[in-house]
Amino acid sequence: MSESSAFYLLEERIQRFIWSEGWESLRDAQEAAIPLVLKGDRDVIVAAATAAGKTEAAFLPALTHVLQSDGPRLIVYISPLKALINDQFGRLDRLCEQLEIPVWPWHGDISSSVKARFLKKPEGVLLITPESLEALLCNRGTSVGTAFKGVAFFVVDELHAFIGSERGKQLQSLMHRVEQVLGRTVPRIGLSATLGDMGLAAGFLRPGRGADVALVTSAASGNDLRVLVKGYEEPQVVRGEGDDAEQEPMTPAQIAAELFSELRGTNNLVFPNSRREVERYTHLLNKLCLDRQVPKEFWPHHGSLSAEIRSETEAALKQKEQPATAVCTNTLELGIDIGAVKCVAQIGSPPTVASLRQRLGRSGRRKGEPATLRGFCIENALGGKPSLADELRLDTVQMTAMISLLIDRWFEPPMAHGAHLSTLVQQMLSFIAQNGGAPIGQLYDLFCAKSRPFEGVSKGEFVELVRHLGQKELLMQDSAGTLLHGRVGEKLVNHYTFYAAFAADEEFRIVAGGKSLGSLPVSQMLSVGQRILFAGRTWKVEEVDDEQKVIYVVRSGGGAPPLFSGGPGQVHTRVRQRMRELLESESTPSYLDAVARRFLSEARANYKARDLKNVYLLDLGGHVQVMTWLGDAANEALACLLQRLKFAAAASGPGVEVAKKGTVEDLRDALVDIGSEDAPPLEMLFAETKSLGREKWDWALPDPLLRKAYASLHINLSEAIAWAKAIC
DNA sequence: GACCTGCTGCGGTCTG
Repeated sequence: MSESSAFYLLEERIQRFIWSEGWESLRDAQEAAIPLVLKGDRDVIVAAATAAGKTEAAFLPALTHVLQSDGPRLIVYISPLKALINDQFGRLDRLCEQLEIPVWPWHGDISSSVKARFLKKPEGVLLITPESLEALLCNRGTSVGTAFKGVAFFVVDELHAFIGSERGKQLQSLMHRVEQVLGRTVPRIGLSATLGDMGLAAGFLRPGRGADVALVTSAASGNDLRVLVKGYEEPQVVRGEGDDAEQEPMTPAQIAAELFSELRGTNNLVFPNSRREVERYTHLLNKLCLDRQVPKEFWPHHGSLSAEIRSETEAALKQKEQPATAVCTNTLELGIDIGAVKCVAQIGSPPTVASLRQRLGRSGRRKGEPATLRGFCIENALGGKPSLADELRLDTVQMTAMISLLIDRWFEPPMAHGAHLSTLVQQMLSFIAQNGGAPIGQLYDLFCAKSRPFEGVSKGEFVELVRHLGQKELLMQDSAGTLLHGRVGEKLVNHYTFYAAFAADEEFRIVAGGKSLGSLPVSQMLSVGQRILFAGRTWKVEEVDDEQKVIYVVRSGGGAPPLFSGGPGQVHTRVRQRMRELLESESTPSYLDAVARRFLSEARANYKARDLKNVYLLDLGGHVQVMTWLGDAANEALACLLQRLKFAAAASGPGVEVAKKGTVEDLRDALVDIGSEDAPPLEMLFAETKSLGREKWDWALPDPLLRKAYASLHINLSEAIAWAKAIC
């Protein structure tokens, strides 16, 4: 500690705690963050890899500040996960006990007596979720000022998990509303995984004043990376007459066998990209354990499994006696403590480079040990009439492109530009609940004026919004002009589901022998007698209770993995460009095995045969494929621009699929027109497009605002038009 | 052709 200057800035009892823990030195992020946070007069982002001591980087100086000041005595920590609050409570409470500072966990599973005790003396450290904070503002409007009077800091954990979502917009609004009640700003400390563009994260943490946010980025570079990508070819299915039962694919069993022999005996994470595949692989892997008569060591983890089954998997990873591998979705991407793993297996191309990077952060955390990535690419055997995606081996090319971008240290910037006007509706209703009513001008200034969370909505648009919410009976106006809840608004605000800013599917609970296994979306209707794979085991449906939304199952052999609901992901333009560079290059990455190499050379041969370096319109018989090699948002913009010219067009993979109409030349002319004109206004762009609603309150928005909200997230017009300009 | 997150107040019944 002798070399650390920051250490001596900390309060004496905190110094003693650090000595007694036996820490040899402070991490670089802590060293840098301590003097910045300590003064308590500015916003700070601490960005570092998992387990680099971010929590301490915020709390050691924040607690010092609180202990040394006679004024404010409260730190509000906001987390996206209840599990993280429970983890942090254990860690912080040990330190704070010695400092005689109380720590208060507050979320849906915490008893109301704990909450009441905090409100009686609101001091110390409050650990809370955005939803619980929403409920607090909504239901205890009159005591918000007293409860938060002493707040010295907001600490936002896993900041990157909030950016780009309805929930992130809600978080910005909640912090702003507390500051508005207090009549002062409260320093915000954001803890985040390293993000490509820290400026975007800073603008998210403090809208309008991102430039003033201090940035601390850990210099500790990651360990070396070891990569191996294997190709697997799915043979063509030969179908008999009238044989329309879905064939089980062949390759998963081969991949499972490979994983079994490579991973057994160590701790690992396997990411097969969907809950359905998690079920498939967990079952295949544990069947291999059973066949070889060895203890089961593969555990499932995804969001539809019950909390009990998930914590079994987490406990299996944490304990040191038996090796354990989790087969999981991105539930294990966030900061829940699961210890270090030897290897990360990725089956199929990951959703984004950022997520691949986050997943790899779980591997090679011991000194000198490299992070290890084993990729698996599945492609269909060519023959007959292969699809363009098969011909170009797009999954293999995308996986390779993403790994090469990862090695170049590039990853997608955070999506900080979404308008999330759905959340504006929720926040207006909540603010009215908090204050018993509000004049329209006050609402506009609070939410939409400069540097506010919903800046960019004009006064005219806001008046139109209020009128529309009146029509939907969400709002009404009293004789003095004050806005109040309408009949429907009153009902919705007074239900507990109001506090979450995001929408959730209705679900059936799956119960076996009185124990809850998890849940399935109602869209996936199961019938009595059906066999399913769930929680890594096979079951038979015994009873379906439509009223209570419960499905009762018993153990049984056989069964297919169920379908879960979900929407499409978004591929960034940079990824598609790198895919194209790979297809035009001659060199082959050394980490590809023989089959993956063959896939890549087949893709290159077909790319060349179709002359895709020069040709951007492919006549595929029934339709024409426009090969833009742009990201999904730009392709969707181009599809809308074509729809406006009466083409039936839809974004599809690396381009846009257009139904045949006239000649290919007509389409070329249309693209030339698109490239030579300015972007049309949104009401013209979406004239042919219906159902733009995606977020929870989108149904309540007037059309112009709905179009604006949708475009801000899903449409990249400038890239699409620039592309059309360039091909002319 | 995806994934994830979260939730109050109150009235009823039971126990010591």
